[in-house]
Amino acid sequence: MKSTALRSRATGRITLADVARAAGVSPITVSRALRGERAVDPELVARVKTAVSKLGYLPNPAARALASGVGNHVAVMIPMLSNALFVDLLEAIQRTLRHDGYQTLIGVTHYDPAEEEMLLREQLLHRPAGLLVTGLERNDATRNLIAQSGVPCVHLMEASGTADVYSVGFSQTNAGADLTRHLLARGYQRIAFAAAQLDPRTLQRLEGWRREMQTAGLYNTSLEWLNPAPSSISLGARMFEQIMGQQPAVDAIFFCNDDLAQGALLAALRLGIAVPQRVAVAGFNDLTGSDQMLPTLTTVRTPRAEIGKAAATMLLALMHGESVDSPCIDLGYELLVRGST
Amino acid sequence: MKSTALRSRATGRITLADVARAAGVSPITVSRALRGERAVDPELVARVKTAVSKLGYLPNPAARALASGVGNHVAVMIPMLSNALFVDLLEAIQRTLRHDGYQTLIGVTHYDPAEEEMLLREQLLHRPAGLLVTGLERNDATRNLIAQSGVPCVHLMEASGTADVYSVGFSQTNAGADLTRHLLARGYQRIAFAAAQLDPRTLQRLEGWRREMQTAGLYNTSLEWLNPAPSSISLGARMFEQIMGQQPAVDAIFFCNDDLAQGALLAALRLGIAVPQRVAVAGFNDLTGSDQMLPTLTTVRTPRAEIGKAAATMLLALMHGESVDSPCIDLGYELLVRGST
DNA sequence: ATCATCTGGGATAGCGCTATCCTAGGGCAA
DNA sequence: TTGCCCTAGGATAGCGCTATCCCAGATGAT
Repeated sequence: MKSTALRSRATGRITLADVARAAGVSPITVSRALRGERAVDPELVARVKTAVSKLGYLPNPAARALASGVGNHVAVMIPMLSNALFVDLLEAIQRTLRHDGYQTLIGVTHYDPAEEEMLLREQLLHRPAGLLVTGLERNDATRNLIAQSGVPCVHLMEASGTADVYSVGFSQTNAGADLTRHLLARGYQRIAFAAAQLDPRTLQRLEGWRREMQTAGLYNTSLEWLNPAPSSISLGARMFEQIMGQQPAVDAIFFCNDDLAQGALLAALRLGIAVPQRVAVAGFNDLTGSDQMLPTLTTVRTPRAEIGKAAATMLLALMHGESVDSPCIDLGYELLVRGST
Repeated sequence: MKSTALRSRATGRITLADVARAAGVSPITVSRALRGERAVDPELVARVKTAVSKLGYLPNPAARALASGVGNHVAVMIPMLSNALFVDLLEAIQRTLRHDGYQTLIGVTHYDPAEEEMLLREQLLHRPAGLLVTGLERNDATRNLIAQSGVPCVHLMEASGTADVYSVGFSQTNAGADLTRHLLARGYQRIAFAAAQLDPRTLQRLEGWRREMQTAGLYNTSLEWLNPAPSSISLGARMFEQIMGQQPAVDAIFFCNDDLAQGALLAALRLGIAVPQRVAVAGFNDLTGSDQMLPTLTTVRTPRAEIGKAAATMLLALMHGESVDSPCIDLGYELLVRGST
């Protein structure tokens, strides 16, 4: 009985062959019955399923990946986990994909195109079934890598007009413009734009701000405060002090992200600067805590959970070889006018 | 030339066999040379390495996993991504493991033992090379799953006394006690303990608070404010209002996490309650923004990045079959006394 | 009745790697 | 010299699954 052990490398777990034997069919029929990839007699399917649950069979992902040439996981590239925005996005993605049996592999690029390329190169080795990447902008090498891999790919957080790229997001530029228009409508004239990180989406919001400021004839380079450092509450506080110190005439500040704006609000409290009377403050993304600030923070609610879900759903369709109605889904955003403006 | 195509399922990528041919050795020798798992003539190793870089060979992880029975990834179980604590932990883990060529697979348990069990069951199917789990407490099924899998496992965030379990963390109980002692030393007497989430580590901090309050003869059940809802800034604000409304005699509040404490501080500002004069507020974990609050928040800095790095390093040793000096590493914590107490 | 077409099950042959066994040659004690 | 380790390369045989080819039987058109 034990004589088989020597040369055997079997793991001891139930395999597809065991199921086939129990169901009285060939292994390939079990495979087909379980994946539904070809018509199989319903009666055989039932027999296979019974055997599966009786034996407690669980497929071996590595064997499946090797034989089929594609894994059962999706690689997701996001810039940063410390921005709550991406955590919400990720949660929604993971929930949606898990529902269909896919694992999620997270790559954090730190807003660095070179790191994104390296991570993607690694991920592609594992032959992911799908790809989810943040934003539309990336270096040529990365773009080629994606195209040549043939792996279905959906882009997050921006809505591309072009039909050759799948994307789910919204127009960052329009969102930036809308918020700026709100400030203008409130009567603010010297509206500064304060940004950190300077990633593509931040720059698009900047673009929206510029557009409206120019239209209003109020545009001025000196109103742009661009800091390449990572976004954070303390940086927001510092930038606020800097702006108020160097440009006292500013009557409103549009921060490109809520953490900066929260820091600014706290700095204003500390310095005794009245918001919005002396200077208005607006943020972006409606991060946790913004509705608790003093005053509450005017911001733009971005539908990241919805984006994550829709993108994952679109990707699932692509991975299943189905076609999608529209390659580009614009989920919009919502201006949240609160106390700080 | 093309006649081989029909029956071939080859992916077209460079395989180990190609390298072997180029180097003039057998495939198994290439395998051994690259993994260093058995002595190979240095000259052959050099020839293999040359061939590898000339051909641009990259191993196929699925094939390796199938043949060896173990993947090249590590599964990490954390309760929540929305708590910045775990994001920091994760970043450190991921950085450390990537350096050694391991992928990180993240499972989010939402503080739910049943979900942890299900996730782990899924992960174990993929035969991870290692396991990183948060905390020491879990249900029996999960514990058995880990033990029977034989996969090396390190526990995060708590320091176990026992030697049969690998862990990297600190004593949550002592940290809770230390912070309480600080409040007592400042002269506060009616110190409330306010907690959300009620996970094991929160309860350990509660234990520390209880211990010190009892020692001081000031313990009172009515000072415990335990809310099972997820921790958040707005919940902190709500709990603060509740405590101040129902127990005006309280002169200090120890919140089990900084987000709650931050919410409390904001609520105090809104209500015009002077901190720390009327009531002191302390938090835990030193999350981002705590040093920017008004007043700045007294809290406990927990070394999560260090924990992540140390745990990953320990796990790497275990995966390589090396023994570790001490199965339990206590990285301590630091009391940060700031303006709110 | 004849042939083309479709259906659904199965045999076969890998996917790309590594565990296991084997063996030739060298060192070394007796 | 004989025998007994060791060392290090290679042949062999899978790991557990699926792509590909094949084929018998059913169906439909002519």
